[in-house]
Amino acid sequence: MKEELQDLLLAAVRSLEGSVLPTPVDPAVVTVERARDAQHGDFASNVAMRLAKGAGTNPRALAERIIAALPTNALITRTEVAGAGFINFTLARDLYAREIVRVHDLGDAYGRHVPAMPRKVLLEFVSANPTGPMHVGHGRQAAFGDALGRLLAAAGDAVTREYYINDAGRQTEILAVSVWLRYLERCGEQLPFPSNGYRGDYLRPLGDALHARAGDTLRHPAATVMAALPADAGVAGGDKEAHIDALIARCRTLIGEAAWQDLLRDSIAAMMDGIRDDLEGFGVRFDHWVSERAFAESGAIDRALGRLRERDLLYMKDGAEWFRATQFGDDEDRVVVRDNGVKTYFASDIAYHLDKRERGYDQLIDVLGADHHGYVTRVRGGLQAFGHPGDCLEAPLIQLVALYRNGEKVSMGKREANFVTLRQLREEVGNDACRIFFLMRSNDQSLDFDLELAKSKSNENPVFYVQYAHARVASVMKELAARGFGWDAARARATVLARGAELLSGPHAEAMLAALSRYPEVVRQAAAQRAPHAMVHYLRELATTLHAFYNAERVLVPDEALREARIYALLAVQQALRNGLDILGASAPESM
RNA sequence: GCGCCCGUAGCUCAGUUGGAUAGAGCAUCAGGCUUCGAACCUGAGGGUCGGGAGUUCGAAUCUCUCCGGGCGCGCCA
Repeated sequence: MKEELQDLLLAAVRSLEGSVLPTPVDPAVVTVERARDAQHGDFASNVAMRLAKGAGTNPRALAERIIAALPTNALITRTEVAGAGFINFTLARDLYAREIVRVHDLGDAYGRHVPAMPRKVLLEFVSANPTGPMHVGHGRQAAFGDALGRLLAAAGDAVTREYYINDAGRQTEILAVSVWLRYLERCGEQLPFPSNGYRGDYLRPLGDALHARAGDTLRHPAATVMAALPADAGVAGGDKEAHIDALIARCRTLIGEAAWQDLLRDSIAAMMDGIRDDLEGFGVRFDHWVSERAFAESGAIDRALGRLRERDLLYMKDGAEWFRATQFGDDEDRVVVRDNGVKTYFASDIAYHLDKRERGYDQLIDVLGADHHGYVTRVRGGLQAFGHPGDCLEAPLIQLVALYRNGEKVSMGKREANFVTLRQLREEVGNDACRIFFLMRSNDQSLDFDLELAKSKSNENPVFYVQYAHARVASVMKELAARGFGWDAARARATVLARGAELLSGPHAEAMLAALSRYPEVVRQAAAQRAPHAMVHYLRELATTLHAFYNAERVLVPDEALREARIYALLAVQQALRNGLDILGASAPESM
């Protein structure tokens, strides 16, 4: 609807080029917007104000010229110059009736855009380290990434979802040694748990499982394990990093390299199984699971570093090898190979993002926690070093989540024993409420998640409000059958095409249909802005118009044509609600 | 100190590439069920858009500056 009008306006402006308008006009300035106030018609354009100065005329006069130049059409019933030079458009009422028919004809595809050449987008999100269960912060990233993926796909992008498994760093060794310590406890050894280890109870079952599998073969006396280790934090002169590194080394020598590798692999696999279960239970799916370890073993990181060396973008200093990140806008150069010969995480990320581009993706999107914001510039710099445009990588940052129960903040901490996992949250409030609460705020707004509100049934809870609207329509259909009325969708379609504007008149019907017709625009806009929360807000508005209509007008009236038209309209709104809820990853129940 | 995010109604937040009288929910107040789901609806009150300056036909939106809050600044991942 909006695009058709925009095309007409562009044709009008084009026809004035060379006469009234001096230079070729950038099509991007020829836009229409939904009128905020019904008095201003359906759409408004500020194009005359934007072009007046260049044309050496005043906006209102130019607006008149543009209106006069509009091609003849069946869309616009009225135009008006208003205010400083706005052009207001009132559209034919039967356009809205036709839009309902479009909704029915397209069904689940309503609102989907299908470009000739879809952009290939690689969407990476969550990528939580396999060192523990997913917590609520990962949950927000999962909800956002998944909804963004669905949104971009609806807007016409070819989206691939990828999870990067950080299975190659020091944190995996800390995980493995933590499991081993739980195993030793299971064997009956008594020893202090390192402050830098993963202390959560979730590792106890792994220790138990290891004991069931290996018996006492990996057991060593606590005194042997702890002999001559550097002091842990909390002790005078203690250093938690030195302590845990020594503990890892001790474990490796005591149990042997083969057993150590098994322990590493099994621990990571167990954590990843848990994460996969969480994501699946949350309704979040990935196309690719990329192992950092496998990626490194393929030699890709070394190849990328080699290519940087050829371009003279690496140099040696203080025994380490540095990337000239400052050439690409970073504050300082960054180390890629440490003086001990170990490559940094940054080195693997350069190579990994380069690999993404070389796999043929046009746009790379990394959904990151807000604490990673300092990282984006340097990874982008890495891409630019290989000649890729800096803006091919974007990184929506997800701000923190704080849980509240009865007005009190619930404390969280990853390595503490009592943190709130995504699973616990989902089990308490349900997937739908969980997802929509994560999505209802802009991603760069920190989120206060009110557990009581998420479970409540009130207007303040958008989940119930929107789902109720959907269920209400289903309920009308049940009542329709119960009262012995027939229903023939094809006949309703014909009725609406012939008499829709007349039958669906009145402020509530018109408001509802106007809101409905915005759905395709919302999909496009929300996708362009990477803003799933815009869909949440829109669905609430659409539901409001449905509830208002329902309260104002009786649906199951004796007049057959009127009854059919109203039902047909409600079903169309229901379809849009369903499509929108699907983009958010929430269900659209028939009854509640 | 530097960087990023945030500051809008009593509370929680929307606000489109800069547009017309800044919106929604909650809370408060006043109404609406013998009839399709009242988990709903109708109406009212409530604002120095953190302060100041600038850009222009026009600023919550862009620029600068100050104030307040959060996060990040490693040869960790």
